[in-house]
Amino acid sequence: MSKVGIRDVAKLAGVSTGTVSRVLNDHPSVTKDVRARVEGIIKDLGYLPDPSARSMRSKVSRLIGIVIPDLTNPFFSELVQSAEQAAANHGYNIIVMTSLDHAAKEADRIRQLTSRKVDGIILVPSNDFHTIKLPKGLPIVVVDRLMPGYSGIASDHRNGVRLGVEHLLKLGHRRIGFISGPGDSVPANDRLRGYLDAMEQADGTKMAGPPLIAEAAFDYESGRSAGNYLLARARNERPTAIFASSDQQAIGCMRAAHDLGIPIPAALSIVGFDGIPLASMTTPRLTTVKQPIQDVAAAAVAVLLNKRTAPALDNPILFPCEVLEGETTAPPQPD
Amino acid sequence: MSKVGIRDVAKLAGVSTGTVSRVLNDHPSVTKDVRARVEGIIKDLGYLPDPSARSMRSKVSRLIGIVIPDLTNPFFSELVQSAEQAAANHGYNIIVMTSLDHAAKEADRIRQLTSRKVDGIILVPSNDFHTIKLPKGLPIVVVDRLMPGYSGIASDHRNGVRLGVEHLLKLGHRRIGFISGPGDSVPANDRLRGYLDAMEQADGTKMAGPPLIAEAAFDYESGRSAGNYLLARARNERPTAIFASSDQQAIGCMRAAHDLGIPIPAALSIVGFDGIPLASMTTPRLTTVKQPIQDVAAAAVAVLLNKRTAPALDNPILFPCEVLEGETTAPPQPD
DNA sequence: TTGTAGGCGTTATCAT
DNA sequence: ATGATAACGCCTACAA
Repeated sequence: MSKVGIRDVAKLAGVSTGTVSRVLNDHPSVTKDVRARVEGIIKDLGYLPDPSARSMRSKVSRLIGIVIPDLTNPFFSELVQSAEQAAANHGYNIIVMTSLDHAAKEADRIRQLTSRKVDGIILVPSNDFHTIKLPKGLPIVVVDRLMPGYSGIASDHRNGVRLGVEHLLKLGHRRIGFISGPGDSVPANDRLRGYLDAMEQADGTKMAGPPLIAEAAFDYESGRSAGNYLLARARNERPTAIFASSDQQAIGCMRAAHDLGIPIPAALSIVGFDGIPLASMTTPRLTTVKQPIQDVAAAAVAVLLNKRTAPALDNPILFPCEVLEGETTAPPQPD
Repeated sequence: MSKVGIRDVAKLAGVSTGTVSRVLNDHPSVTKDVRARVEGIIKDLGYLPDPSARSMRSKVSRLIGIVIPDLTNPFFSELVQSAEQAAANHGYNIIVMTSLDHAAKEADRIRQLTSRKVDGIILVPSNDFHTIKLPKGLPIVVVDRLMPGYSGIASDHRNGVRLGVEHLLKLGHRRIGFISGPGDSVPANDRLRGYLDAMEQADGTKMAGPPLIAEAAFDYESGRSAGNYLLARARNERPTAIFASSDQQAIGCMRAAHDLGIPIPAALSIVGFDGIPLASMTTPRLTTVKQPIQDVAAAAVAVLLNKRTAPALDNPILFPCEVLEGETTAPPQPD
């Protein structure tokens, strides 16, 4: 029951270690019966190839690194979970690392992964990412927060937001507020453009009045104060609906409305973005635009495993979002 | 700029590869200046030791596996994140795996980790865990859902719940309902005992009337129906406060109360358990018992790295919980 | 304290 | 299609 190696298998199967190795690696040139015999012995002996030895020789670690800003964020944790499942299906494992949105830590983590000789990295860049550079020669796929110069995969934020805003427009809303993400965030700007797309196509949007866009971080508290800002006005100037760039913002905004005594959805419709589980746990349930996180994760893994061709540098793979109707949206009340 | 190895360093530093290796591994018997010189060269050359070669020879992978039921659960994602930070501080990295609470998948993942030769495993067993066996010889620390026969680390659920219930008792509540976790879950039973501890110590708890305990899964929907069950009674038989075994249950219960027109905290106090970020995002903010997840994670890592002695098999390390007062608790109304 | 050399378990090259 | 054998890059006795 001590360490059983490839030679033990070879000896018992009456073949050479080379053949066993070929069986292990699905090399085509192995007879069916030899393969069967060897596989039998492998199972009998409970032989497990040593990944270190393997990787030392073959330069393949079957390890994928994933670096995200914050695992506590449900969006990212779902991303990691999906990636883990996808990778495991191909015999790959995932090393997770969190940068805590700290560029220095992020750089350090990427360095660690490089020296670990992972076969590829899935990266969600921290917000002040521009300060670091990525090692060339190691496949990296940037996810969600796309960056020029790297292969990127994400959901189609812009179009997703457009869908959500159009949902509000169809209900009859015209004064639709928008809580934007941080101005230096790529996806935040994509989402903002989606809002503008929808509003420009609609009628009656060029009215006067106070601005309908508030910039905020993606978190709950920021959403709340942005909501306060947008809602603290005379009723006929106040938006009848608000689209928030994240579910957490939307929930913060719900809280703000609640504190101001504005009933949802009677006097205010709210739509969030992300589709995290939390969205269905609010009272009332949040209407939101769901990102296809699983698709994104699976595609990222597929690219790194060469099961799918990498996207061109400035032509990311985008997956469509979908409106998930909850209970926070209704036709507007007359002024 | 091609692959720089230990010999390149050795040559440039004018020493042997053995010495370089010793420098790399902080071996004590290396002169200060030799060490300095070698380290200089290492930095100059940007030399990074090959972890595969290293681990093949030394049998140490500097890798820790962590297997949890579900990364989407905020409790577990915080656990993983904390573990990652703790491990990184010691030059270790984390391989995450999710069992999706599926025993077969869990067994498979543990097998993968074993063959990866990780230096240790942090395991949160899936609920039907008893069906699989753990490999001996590999350090494993069981976290949160303790199991007899393995070193365990967790927060002190029983005492934590007691604190939470005592908080309600101090406010004057006597009819305190309890939403329990699944009956086959170890922590669920610990929590239940904490509730019983507190209630037995209090006065006036042995009244007649319908049962005050409802068993449910830990999730939102289960909490909601358990809440409905406990609250669908005449006002003077209905609990004036409910302690839920998880924050998600508590939030589901809030929803149930809301649907029944029972104001919180005026007519019903609610306390949750876990202290996930979500708890502070509800309206009103949930009062909850916070688990010291970071402490648990750090301790688990420390045990695996031999920075701390492992707990005895049936004497787990427990960390104390803490009541986080929100806005869902108030003195009871008179009947 | 430092150098030398063997071998860790596998894969890849070259024959056969 | 299979076998023999030399690396892969490093650690660790052992020797000096």
